Amino acid sequence: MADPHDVSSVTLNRLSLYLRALRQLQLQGERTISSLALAERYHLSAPQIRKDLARFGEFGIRGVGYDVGELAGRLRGLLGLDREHRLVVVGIGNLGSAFVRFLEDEPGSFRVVAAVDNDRAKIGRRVGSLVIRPLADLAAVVAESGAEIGILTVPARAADANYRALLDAGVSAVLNFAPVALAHPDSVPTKSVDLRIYLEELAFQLAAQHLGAAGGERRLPDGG
Amino acid sequence: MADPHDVSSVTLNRLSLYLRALRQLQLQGERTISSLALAERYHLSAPQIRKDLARFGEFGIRGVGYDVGELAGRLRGLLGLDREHRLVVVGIGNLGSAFVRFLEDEPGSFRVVAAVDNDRAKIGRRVGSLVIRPLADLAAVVAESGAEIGILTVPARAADANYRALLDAGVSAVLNFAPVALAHPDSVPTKSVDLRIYLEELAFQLAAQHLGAAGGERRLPDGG
DNA sequence: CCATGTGAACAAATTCACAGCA
DNA sequence: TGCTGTGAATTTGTTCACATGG
Repeated sequence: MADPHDVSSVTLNRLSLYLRALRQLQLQGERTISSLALAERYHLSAPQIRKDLARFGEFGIRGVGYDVGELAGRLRGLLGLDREHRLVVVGIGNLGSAFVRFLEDEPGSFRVVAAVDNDRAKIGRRVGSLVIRPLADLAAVVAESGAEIGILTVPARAADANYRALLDAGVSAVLNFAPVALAHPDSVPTKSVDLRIYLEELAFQLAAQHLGAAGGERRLPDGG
Repeated sequence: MADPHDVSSVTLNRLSLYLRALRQLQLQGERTISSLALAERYHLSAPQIRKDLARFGEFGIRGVGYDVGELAGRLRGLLGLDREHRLVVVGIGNLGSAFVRFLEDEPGSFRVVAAVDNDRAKIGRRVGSLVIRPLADLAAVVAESGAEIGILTVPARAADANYRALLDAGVSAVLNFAPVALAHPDSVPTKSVDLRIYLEELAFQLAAQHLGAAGGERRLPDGG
């Protein structure tokens, strides 16, 4: 076991995958599972599961496997999912409103507590159970609601300014869906996701496939 | 330069990032850019840009840099974005309808040509400019519309069956947003994206930060 | 026995440093 | 001179094989 700091993004994403799998196993009433069985059911790698888990402690029972409930609990704790995280969504367009409703349907450890937009037509309307507030009030909204994580779902041209507004308002982390490269301070974890890129990845693979692909293999695991 | 097959997912994603950056530079009227300038403006690594690009040909001019327009064109070609890709969206819930409208607003090389759902209440209604068709008609819908890529935005419990339905209907690639691990044939590129995982990554970093983080550093680049 | 946990071998990706060309 | 393109060095990540312990 190593110290739990500096975990790479890929490892972290695998831990989320393991947790997702374990929750399904729990629903199915499974009590224990071996790394091999877990790997087979969810198309993962057994040695990698063991390596990943062993990094954070000895969670398994030799000769048996892992206790499903206990391991799920450990992973929840590790990932910081054992408490509620409050989110503020900035930009209530297509993606922003989808995100609000999505998380209201299945909150898990994440709860959207505020929604803001700078469009006069939207302010005061509802998205899910929330009333949309003016972007100009962001700092007050964050302070009142106790929002900790900002979700940035605004057009590219507005992203930089709104990102800074989120930082100024005092959020501790940001998930950005705008297609821009944000310069972020070390103190505020910021993850950028560009949905278009996933489509482009598939487009490349279709192109490579079409171009014969004689000899060279395209090996791109589906990523979870 | 190596053959253009078997490119890793991360490399591919960086190419998309470069293309996105180049398009912005084009709009700003820039004619050429060096790897160093590109890296500085978009928080990337200059040697990595050169490595990535050199893998596919000699696109640059020594002593000068890269021609913005030409390089953008090359990358578009490489990624298979020089032709239109037709999409069918399966599951018109929050995320599905957001996706349809998002791509109608900014189509790029991707055009949504069909939307299906199995909810009687939704069938016949519109999402963007499309009329929602019954899931049962998927094969016919794909055949009529010429859809090439399936977008899976259904609840987890329906994902496996609907994924198979997409394969049976003859799509060539699938982008899956349902939180399940799909078993996919080598012949059909399939990319799974779980938005919740990004939130969990941030939750972990907040937890690690809170736990002192004395000594160990959390280094997780924001990923684009 | 059986499956975990792990050091050692291997593979992949990134960074470096500089040769080579405009 | 300045920046690309690239082999070599380094770092990071994955797989293997087996010693360890329930």
